[in-house]
This record gives sequence, C-alpha cells and structure tokens, in this order.
Amino acid sequence: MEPRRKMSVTFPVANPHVCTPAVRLSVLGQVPLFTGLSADELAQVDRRCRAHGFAAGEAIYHIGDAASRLYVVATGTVKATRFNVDGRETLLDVLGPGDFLGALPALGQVQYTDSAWTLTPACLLGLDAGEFTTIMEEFPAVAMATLKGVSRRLTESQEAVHLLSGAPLEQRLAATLLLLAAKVGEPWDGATLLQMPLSRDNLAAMTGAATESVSRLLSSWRRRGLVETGRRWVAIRDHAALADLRDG
Amino acid sequence: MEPRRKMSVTFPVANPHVCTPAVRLSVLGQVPLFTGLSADELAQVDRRCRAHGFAAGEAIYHIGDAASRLYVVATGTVKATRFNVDGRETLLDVLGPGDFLGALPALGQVQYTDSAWTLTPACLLGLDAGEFTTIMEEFPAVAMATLKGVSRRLTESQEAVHLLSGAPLEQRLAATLLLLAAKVGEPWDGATLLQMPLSRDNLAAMTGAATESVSRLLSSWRRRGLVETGRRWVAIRDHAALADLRDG
DNA sequence: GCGGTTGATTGATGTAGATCATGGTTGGGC
DNA sequence: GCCCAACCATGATCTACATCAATCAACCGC
Repeated sequence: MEPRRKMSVTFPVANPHVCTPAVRLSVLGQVPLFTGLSADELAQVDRRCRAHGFAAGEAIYHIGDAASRLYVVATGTVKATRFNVDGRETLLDVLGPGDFLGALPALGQVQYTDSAWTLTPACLLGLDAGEFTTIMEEFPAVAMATLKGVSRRLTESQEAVHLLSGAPLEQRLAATLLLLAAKVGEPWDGATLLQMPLSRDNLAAMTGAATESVSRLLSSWRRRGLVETGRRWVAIRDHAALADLRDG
Repeated sequence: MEPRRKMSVTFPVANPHVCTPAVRLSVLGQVPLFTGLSADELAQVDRRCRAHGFAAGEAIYHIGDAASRLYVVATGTVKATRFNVDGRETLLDVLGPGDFLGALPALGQVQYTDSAWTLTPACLLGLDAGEFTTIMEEFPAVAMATLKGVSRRLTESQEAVHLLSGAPLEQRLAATLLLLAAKVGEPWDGATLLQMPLSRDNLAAMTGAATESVSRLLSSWRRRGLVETGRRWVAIRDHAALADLRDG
C-alpha cells in the first residue's frame, strides 16, 4: 500500500469571548433567519440574545430537557444527535455558522427532541423561547425564514430516510460526503476539504453503519483516488465519481 | 397453525362530489392549519381553494414536478413516497383528514420533493402556492400553525432516521405500528384497528424492509397474540408488548 | 358461484455488513 | 521528546435480513 499523505488539519479556535457586540451584529446580519431585517431591527434582536461560549466536545443541551432556547451558531460546528438505550448514536445533522438549532415550546415542542454537542470550540447566540416567539410575531419575515429553514431540513431528513431504507452503504456514504461538501467544503490543494473534524465514527453515526465499514470503504476510495483522508478529516478528490456511486 | 380470523375491512368511499361547500367549510374548521380563524376568515380561505376528487391508488403529484400547490386532506388517506432509480419505494408518511401535503415555492421548494398517492378514494382541497402565501401573510396564526406542523414532521422524520440507523426490524416495525395506531387507530373488538388499507408491502416500504420479512414478523406476532392481521389490514391486540419490543 | 389477479405465507439459500480481534498511527499533554 | 489515549486499518467470523421460489388465500368482476 502506498503511504498515506499525512497532514494535520487545525480548525479555528473560537474564543468564547470573541462574541463581542460588533461580531454579534455582523453574525446576525448574515444569518438566514434574520435576512431582510434592517440594522435597527437586528439591533433589537441582538439585545434579546445572549452569547454562550463552548469548548470542543461540550454538550449544549440534552434530549428530553425542557425546551427553553433556540440557538444560532455564530462560530464553530455543532452536531445534533439522538441516542438509544444501549448507547448507539445517530448523528442527525451538522450545523455551522448561521444555522439554528434547539426547540420552541410555542411550536408544541415541550422538550428537546435531540441532543446537541460542539465538534469544535464554538460560540452560540441563545434566544429564550418566548423572545423568539415575540420576534416572529413582530417580524413576519423571520417566521417565514424559520419555516423555510425547517422545511429544508425536513426534505433533507426525508432524503436520509429514503437512503437508509435499503440503499447500500456505498450510496449512503457517498451521499453524506457530497452533502457535507456542499455545506462545509472548501477548496484545498485541488480537492474539496470538509472543513470540520470528521472521524470515521461520526460518518458511521451519520450513515447508520459500523465504524469499521466506513473505514474500509474510505480506504478503498482512497486507493482509487476518489478521496483523501486522515485522522479526523476527509477531502473529496473526485466529485463526479462519488456522485455516480451515490446515484447507484 | 390455528386458522386466521377472516374478515373484510371496508373503508369509507369518498365520493369526489361529496365536497360540497358545507362539507368544505366544516373540514376547514377542523384543520389544525386553520385553527383560530373565525367563520368569516375560514370562508375567505374556502373561496381560495378548490376540491379535487381522487379514486383509490391515484397519483396526486409526482416528485420533481413544479411545486404549485398545497393540499389539505378532507377525506380519505394519502401516502407520500420517494422512489429510487430501480423502483424501490420508500413510504415517508401517511396523511389523513386534516393533514396537509405538497410544497411551496415561497419556502424555496421549487419542485415537489416526494410523490403523493391516494390509498383510498379521497377528497383534497388544493390551494395554489401564491394563495397560501397570501393567507399566511394575512393571518400570522396560519403561518405559526404551518411551522408547528412542519416541525412536528421533522421530529418524526428524525425519529425514523434514528430507527433506520441500526435498530433491528422488530423495533422499527413495532414503532411504525404504534405510530399508525396513534394516528389512525380506532377501537374494534377489544383491539385497535388501523383504519386504513395497509399491505405488507406498505409496511415494508415504511420500515425499510422486504415484504417477506414484514410478513414473517407479523405472523410471529399473530401467533403470540400481539396483533391480528388480514389482507391489507392490521389490528393491535397488545400495545404494551409492542411498546416493549419498540424500546428494545 | 367461478376464475383470475393480487396479496400473503413459508421455506431455502445467499450476502452485505456487523462484530470481534489485533496491531499500527497520530497528536496532544507534560 | 516521550507517553498515552484516541483514532484508524484490516482480517476473520457471524448473522439478520434480502432474495429466490413455490403455494395458498382472499377479493373482484362477471
């Protein structure tokens, strides 16, 4: 076997204290949830939310907790997961800057329906449930943007259901990598590096597979030149080939 | 093997022409989407929608079609599905009276992301995308109710993802039956009859399994007295036992 | 009532991928 | 610079479930 390329990927460390008022406003201005609000209105929103700093691998909230907050990711990446009784973890979603997560009692969600953990150090803006409801009532555009965001996620989730219902692992993993590439991919040395810490375990939890199966498949793809991999990172070399695998 | 109880279940036949103005208004008044609207406002909504009658097994719309309408089920049951290239079908959701389906360009959905077929004869109220957007803008309560409905479905879909990611078929099928019981179950001879035509095929498409596997499992449960089954129907005799199976 | 079609059952066999086991590699902490 | 814990690779084995195959039962239209 030819020697694997070795490299280390480091991710920007978000100092919790980096969420200065100026940064907060700039972040809020780029959040899909709040597009269309004037600077003045954004300031109103900003006044109502509070920045929370997290280290890598910290819990943000747990499934079953009373749903009290909606969070917006300012910096860093976050995973939304579900566990079952014997510890099996399913990774439902990966959230990056601008994405929202959490739950809202006003939408009938009494408890969080998933758990959220940081993958990197992260800074989140938290809005109390009541506050967000008020904002939606005050600014219908925010309600629409929320609806849009939730709808898009429902579609994505249904696509995942479809893939998990019988598609071979090869298709599921290819689909997952391409989806992540679209979400957090960035050019790097002629390939697309997934700019987030991504272990074989994480990919297994996303595709409903065993860690070893993911490892084997990635090895095979690496030998064929489709991807490049390392400790907790993956880069895509051949999009077209992966797309072919995804579509059967 | 002891002889199976035989019975035939017939489902109410919705005559397309049954959607008289009076029926339409009464249906609209009970739709979660439009709760909180006054009779007068409901009449406004009613004026904007059009009734469509369908026979059993008819297509309502196809995945990939330009997303032009939102439908509300007045009578009958409908399935939302996805297909892959080689004909494998995944049943994403089952919709009954009061549920909505379709897609909205205003939410960024240019095309339908699933296909919809009637399971029984059905009557649907269709709203043009633009109309519904107008209604949401005019009545913020409708926008909230929509958001609530989509959020609930997202949670359900994520639960499905979690189950499909590694839970054995036994758990998936038990979970599906209990979910359906909560949705369309009704008391019948001491058990809970799922009041909709439900083939082994349908259950397989819902749980990501082969028809034969579903058949085998139901047979085993029937022998143990947990369920009662027949041609295109299932009734639950022992909720608690199924709940145990679902939770591992 | 009768025949054909669709749906359901049950058995035999095959396989994708889980699980178990082991050793190699990497990088962070001191 | 060394150590250790986390991460990764790869082989051997096992199993849940798909697939293939053959009846059998129920309903529909005539």
